[in-house]
Amino acid sequence: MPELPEVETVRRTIWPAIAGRTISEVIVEHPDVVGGGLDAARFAALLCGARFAASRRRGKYLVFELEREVVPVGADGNPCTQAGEGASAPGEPAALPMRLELLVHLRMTGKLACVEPGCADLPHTHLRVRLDNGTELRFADTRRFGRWLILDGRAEAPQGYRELGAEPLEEGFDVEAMRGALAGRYGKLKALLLDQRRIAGIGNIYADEILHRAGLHPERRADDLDSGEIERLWRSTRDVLREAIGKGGTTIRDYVDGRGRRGDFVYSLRVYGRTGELCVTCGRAAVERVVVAGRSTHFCPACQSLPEPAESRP
DNA sequence: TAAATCCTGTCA
DNA sequence: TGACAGGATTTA
Repeated sequence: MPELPEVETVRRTIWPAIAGRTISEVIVEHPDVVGGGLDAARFAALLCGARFAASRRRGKYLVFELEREVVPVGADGNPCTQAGEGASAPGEPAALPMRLELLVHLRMTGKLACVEPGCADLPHTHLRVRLDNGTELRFADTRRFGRWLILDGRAEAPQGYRELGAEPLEEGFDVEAMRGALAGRYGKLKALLLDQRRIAGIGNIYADEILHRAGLHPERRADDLDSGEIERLWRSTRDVLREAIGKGGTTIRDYVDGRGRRGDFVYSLRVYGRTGELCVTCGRAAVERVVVAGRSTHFCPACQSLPEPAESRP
């Protein structure tokens, strides 16, 4: 569900309620959501007493920077860090300022909400973070694909996070960066846009919308674009993502932001979910749905024509 | 490069 | 009842 614009919207709507707050209690209802090989008890112990110092977004990950005064000691007397990974040497002072990063990935159906303590739970609430003012940050996730991970400077970040590609809305992401992302790729454009190692944050909805706005067929070969096409793809990528953030993301079914609001970019979608409808851009053809890279893919055969293979050209 | 996998819910 | 859903990883 949540792609870059939704994750950014969640971050912006959650952060004012948690910025500077200290975590007083962490309740893990379903241990599946804790990733990185950390058990629920250590996960909770690491977070308790930590303060939300900063937030940012990387691809579809929410990143919270936390500060805490001391290394917590678990019931077994050991510092609560990644199991077996470089725990404090004997005699090493355990009370040092400590910086942590909390990564949250919402995957398909994850939701974050900041609520007052008595507020009714959303269904499938798996994690609760109580803050020093009583507010609760809650995580609900129907399909339970979402994950919370802690990076404490010793544990290595998960591969998917380490290998994230360019941030498409950063200033440095210029036409040349888009050209670089495409270079040497024999696969299809749709697959490339979904590849988080090339460009981070684009998912199935925005991939389709970006390609439609650029007038490029999802099955075009990625290394086969001319300069004008690369520029169109670059511009569409930035425009679509920025507009979607401006409208609070896209709600097809489940997605809501940190305040429970739905995303209005759903009304701006031109091809996603419009199979069989006349293309709103050209009015000349009906939107088609095919499967590309294993994902349902929507496009207008008139706006996004596929060049004929060379051997069949006259 | 594709398929299977992790889950649950919804819709035809 | 089966197909499908906005994601990512692992396996073939």
